[in-house]
Amino acid sequence: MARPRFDRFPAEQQDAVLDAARREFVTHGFAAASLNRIIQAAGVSKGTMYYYFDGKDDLYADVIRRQLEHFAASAGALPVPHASDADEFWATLTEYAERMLGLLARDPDTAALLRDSFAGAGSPSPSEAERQATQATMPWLRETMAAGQRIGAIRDDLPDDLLLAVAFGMGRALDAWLIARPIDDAQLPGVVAAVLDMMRRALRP
Amino acid sequence: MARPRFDRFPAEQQDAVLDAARREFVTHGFAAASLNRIIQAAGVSKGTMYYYFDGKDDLYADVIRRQLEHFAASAGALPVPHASDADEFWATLTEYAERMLGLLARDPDTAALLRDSFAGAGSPSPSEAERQATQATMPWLRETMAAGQRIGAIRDDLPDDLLLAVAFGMGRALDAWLIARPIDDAQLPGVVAAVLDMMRRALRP
DNA sequence: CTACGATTAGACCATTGGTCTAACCATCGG
DNA sequence: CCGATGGTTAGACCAATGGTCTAATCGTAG
Repeated sequence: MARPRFDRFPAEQQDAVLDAARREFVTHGFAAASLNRIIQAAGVSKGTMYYYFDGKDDLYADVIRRQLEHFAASAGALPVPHASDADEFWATLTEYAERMLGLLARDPDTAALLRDSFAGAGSPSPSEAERQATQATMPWLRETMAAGQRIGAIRDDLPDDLLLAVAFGMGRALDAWLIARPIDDAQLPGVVAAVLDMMRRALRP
Repeated sequence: MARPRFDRFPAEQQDAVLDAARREFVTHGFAAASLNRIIQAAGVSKGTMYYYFDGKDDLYADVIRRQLEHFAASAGALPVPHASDADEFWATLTEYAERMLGLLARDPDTAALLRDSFAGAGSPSPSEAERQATQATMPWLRETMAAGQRIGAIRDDLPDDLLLAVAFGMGRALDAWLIARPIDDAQLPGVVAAVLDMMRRALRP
């Protein structure tokens, strides 16, 4: 994450750096992004860049963090469902998924960044950016699953981690499928509902 | 893939290059692997390397291809299940999955390579290596799914691609979970069976 | 006014994947 | 046996990369 002193960097230049970085990471992904190009586009010297950030990874992690915050804000509150039966529980989750995927479809920058940062998921040593993204989601997921188990919507005969991983894998599959085959708004709910129903079947007690 | 003339390269040096490349890709992954280190370790000049391979990507794709062949050979024949009922169908698939995961656990080099080459799956422009790996598996998966549908073990009310993606996502989740939490041979079948059962529930008509 | 700490610019570094040229060497035609 | 041809090789070279370092600049406190 950016050094604390970055806060004292003139706001205008903060934006210049962060905007340039976001554009570069969005269009090239982390691996192919060029720090030199970012520096040039931001109109900032290399010394300055390294004075405020630890390096490319650090800058990337910061961009991801900000983008996650931005996305979370635009998504609004997604309270852990406190449903009383499985139907209601899964209906809520399906609605959530539809909303998120709709937002991602309408916010390609965020989508590209998040997908890029999740691409290396499962690597032996997750990047700071990936850690950010995971840590922002995991507690919510855990609580939601616990809630589902409490009302008997989700099985509890298997390790939580395994259930979570499987559900997560299905979610990623849905996302990947939607990217590969852009679909119009009318069809989206159907596909989302179908996959969420598969999730429900897989996780049912 | 390696240039055809690579066949005429002295076998000893072929091995030197391929071994060095495999070691490098296994220990660092594609992105962090250094072609210069490979060249040095193989005792071959840069000119020679580029005379036989198109570049880093090409060498990587070739290593992956060879590793896939090696793995396929060690796995033995995995015929598309021609079961008569769903129980038999899924029992066969479960047995396959157990076998493959057991092999991967016992062959860390192959496992590391395949995981690395699949890491960027879903990228806009899949690497040649990923294309290799996908192309080697997809026909089998499609046929297996078709067979499952024929005997009523798998639903056919959704696009094949979507079902395949979801199943694949669950498979990857299983694999990732097993990496993160190394498990002894006694427990493996239980976990595999559990996930395959979840797959079955999700894909049941 | 001085001195000090924060800030900045950009030269510089090793390393990267990739290109290119000059030499080498075996084979073949004469 | 000579010379030319074409496959092969070594490694200098290139632009670009992420990262380091030093010297200068700036603002402010004493």
